Amino acid sequence: MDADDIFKALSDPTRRKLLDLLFEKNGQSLGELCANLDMARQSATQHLGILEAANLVTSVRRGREKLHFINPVPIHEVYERWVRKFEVQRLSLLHDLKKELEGE
Amino acid sequence: MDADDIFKALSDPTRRKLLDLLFEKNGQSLGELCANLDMARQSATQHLGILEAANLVTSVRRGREKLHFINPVPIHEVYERWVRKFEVQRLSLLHDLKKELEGE
DNA sequence: AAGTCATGCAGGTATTTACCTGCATATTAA
DNA sequence: TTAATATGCAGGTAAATACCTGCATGACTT
Repeated sequence: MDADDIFKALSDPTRRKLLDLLFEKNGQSLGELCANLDMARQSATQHLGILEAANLVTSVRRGREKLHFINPVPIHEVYERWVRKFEVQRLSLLHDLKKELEGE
Repeated sequence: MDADDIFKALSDPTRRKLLDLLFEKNGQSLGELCANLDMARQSATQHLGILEAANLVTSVRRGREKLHFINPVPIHEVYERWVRKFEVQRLSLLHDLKKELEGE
């Protein structure tokens, strides 16, 4: 997994909105997604390309349409590497700070 | 929470390394962190500023040093909003794609 | 008080990013 | 086959980003 690509992809509100749109209805076409975005189609294409490069979205061509599907695997990997690790020590880390603020 | 700030902060390898360094040893000073980074101190300062703006790191001044602490709360919020949601439907989404690829 | 050490602030540059317009291609419909 | 529809590709620009250098400030040490 490339954490850089995944986090960069998630760091834009338009791309997170695209994921939310696909979450509501998976398999939407480019045009369908564009209708909800308030920007030129080409811009949306670019955003979807970034999501695909990060492997967060997979697309399939059907006739003249391109259908888009969420791939939840990279998000799971991000969770394993970046979230769970911090979750475990959540309380003890806060405890470190508290101690420091209290003057050792 | 500002998802934009949090994801942008996490989207840079230097900043993720800073979090890893703080995870290993919480409460390090700027100079201490710099020693592990291979870039000018000013650049590291900037990265730490971004982590602080995203509330992923909190700093405390002690004498002439600035000590840095991980704040795990925003990561937890990201998990709640962006990861858990996708985790739940992980299998069913894969199922959608499989069906589509098989031609409905 | 003078010197050293840790950090802050101002600004400058090259690259990346997020938009756009315009034109080309490929598929379905009439 | 002609028209309409859905998407792809080639650029172009303004803003954001990730670095840097140089100088200033503030805190311990002697």
